[in-house]
Amino acid sequence: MPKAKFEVIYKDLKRKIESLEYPSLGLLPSENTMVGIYGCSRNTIRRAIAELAEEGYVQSLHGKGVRIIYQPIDQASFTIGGIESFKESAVRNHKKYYTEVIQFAEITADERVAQRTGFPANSELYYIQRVRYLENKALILDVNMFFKPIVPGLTPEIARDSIYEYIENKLGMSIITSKRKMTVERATEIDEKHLELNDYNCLAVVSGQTYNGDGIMFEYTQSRHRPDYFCFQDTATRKR
Amino acid sequence: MPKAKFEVIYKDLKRKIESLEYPSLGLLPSENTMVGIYGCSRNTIRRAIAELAEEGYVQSLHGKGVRIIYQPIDQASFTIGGIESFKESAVRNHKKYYTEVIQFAEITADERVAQRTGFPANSELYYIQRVRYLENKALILDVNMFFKPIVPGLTPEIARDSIYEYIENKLGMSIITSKRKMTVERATEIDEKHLELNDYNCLAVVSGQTYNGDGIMFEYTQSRHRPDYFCFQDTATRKR
DNA sequence: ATACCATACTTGTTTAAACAAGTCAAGCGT
DNA sequence: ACGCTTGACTTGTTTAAACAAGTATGGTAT
Repeated sequence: MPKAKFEVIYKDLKRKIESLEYPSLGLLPSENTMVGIYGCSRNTIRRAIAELAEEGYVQSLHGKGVRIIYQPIDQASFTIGGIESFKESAVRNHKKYYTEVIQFAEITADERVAQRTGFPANSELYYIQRVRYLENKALILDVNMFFKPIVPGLTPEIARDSIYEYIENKLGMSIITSKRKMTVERATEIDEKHLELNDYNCLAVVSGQTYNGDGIMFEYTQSRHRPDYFCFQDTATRKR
Repeated sequence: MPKAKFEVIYKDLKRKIESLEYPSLGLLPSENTMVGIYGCSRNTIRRAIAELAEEGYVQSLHGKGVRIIYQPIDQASFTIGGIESFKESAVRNHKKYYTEVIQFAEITADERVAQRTGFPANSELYYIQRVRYLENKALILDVNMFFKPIVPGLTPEIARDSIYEYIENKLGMSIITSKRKMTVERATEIDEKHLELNDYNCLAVVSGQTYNGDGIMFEYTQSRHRPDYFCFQDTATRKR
C-alpha cells in the first residue's frame, strides 16, 4: 500500500520497535547506518524517524542518537487515537460491536447549529444519532452531522454499517484532518435513555470536525462515551 | 528566540493566520511565492507549512495549494494543549491562579507504583499532591512523581510556584516529549475532600509521562480536573 | 457548443551535499 | 591523577535540483 519510500521505512521501523527487535530504551541504528540498510538518502531516513517521534515511539538526542521510548499500552479499555471509525477501533481493540441507528433525518442548519458545529448557516445536513454497542453493552452515543453536498446518498443502512467506509470506498473521498475537543459533560436524559450508565452522572465527550482532501469540512461529530470504557492517547512535544 | 529559519517562517505564518491577515478558508501563497518572500529554499517553506498542518492550521491540497482551516477557539473553559505547566495554561487562559501543596514526600517506587507509572522499580521519587485554584475555585488535583536523580532539590516552595520553571531555568534541563492518556474516573474521597465537585461524581483525568532532552522519563503526573473546567484539544491526521 | 489536449501552474518525494552543533572517548601534556 | 584538546562520531538545518503527480485554464479540433 505505501508507495513512498519513507513510509516503507517508517512502517518497518515501527514494526521492529513494536516487536522489540529494537528494544525499548535502546538507540536506533544511526542515520548513516540506516542509509546503508535501506539504500536511500539521509533525508528519507530522517522523515521516517520524524513520524515515529511524532507518535511518541522515539526521541532524537542531538549528538547521541535516537532513543526508543515506546512502551506497549494496556488494552483494558476502548482506546482512541488518530482518526478512526468506530468499526476500525472496535476491530483494533478486539471487541465485538454493533450499531443501532436511533435517528436519521435531513435538516437545515440554523444559526445556532452553524455556530456550534462550524458549518455555514443554512447548510443541508444529515442528522444521525447512533448507539454503539461493545460486547453487547450500550456504551457510546454518537451524534453525527454530514454536509449533504459533499456526502450525498447516506442511508440508515450505511449508518448502521460504517459511514467512513462508504465515504472512502464508495464516494472515493479522502479523509484527512480532524480537529477534536474533549470534554466531560453531565449526562442528559437522552444519554440515560439509551446508554447503560450505571450511576455515572457524567460522560466523556469527543466533539470533532473532519475535513476531506479538498480542505472542506464535511462532518461534525459528537461522541458521548460511558466513562469506564473511554481512553484517549496523545503525544505532545514541547516548543521552545 | 527561534534561531532556525523555518521556525521564524512558521511563527510569521501562524501570526498572520491567527490575525486573519491570511483569512480562513483561503489559500496560502504558493510555496514558490514564499520562497521569494522569505528568501529561502522551498524545503524550508515546506517544513514551516508541515508544522502548521500538524496543528490543524492548514491543510495541503495536492496540485491546488495550502488551505487555511484555522478557526479561533472559544475561551470559555480551561483549555489544554501541548506540554504546558499549570501556570502557563492559567496565564494563557487569562485566569487567576493559586496552588496549594497538600503533600510533599520522598518515596521509593515499589512494584505496583513502578508498574503504574513506568518508573523503574526502587526508583527514588518525590511524591507531591497539589490542589490548583482558578478564580478561587479548587478545580484540579495534581499528583506528581519526579525522578529524584534527574530532578534533585525539589522543595514545597518550588512546588507551590512552578516545578517546570525550576526544571527549565534552574536545572537547565529541557523538556521534550510527553505521552498522555485521558480518561474519566469516578471521584474518590480525596477528590471530594479537596475539590469543589458540586454533585459531579466523575473527574477528567490526564495521566502522563514526560521525557527530558536525554530521552529519560523524569515525571509521572496525574491531573484530576473538575469536569466543567476541562477541555482538551487535538488535531489528528488520517494515515493511508 | 463540446470534448479533448497541451501547458503552466500547484504540492509531493527523493537525492546529494555542505556545514553547524552536540557527544564521547582516546590520547596528550602537565 | 587530572584536565585539556582533538577527532570521530552523532543529529540538526539549509540549499539546490530533479522528477512525479494532481489541478486548472485556455485553445484547438471536432
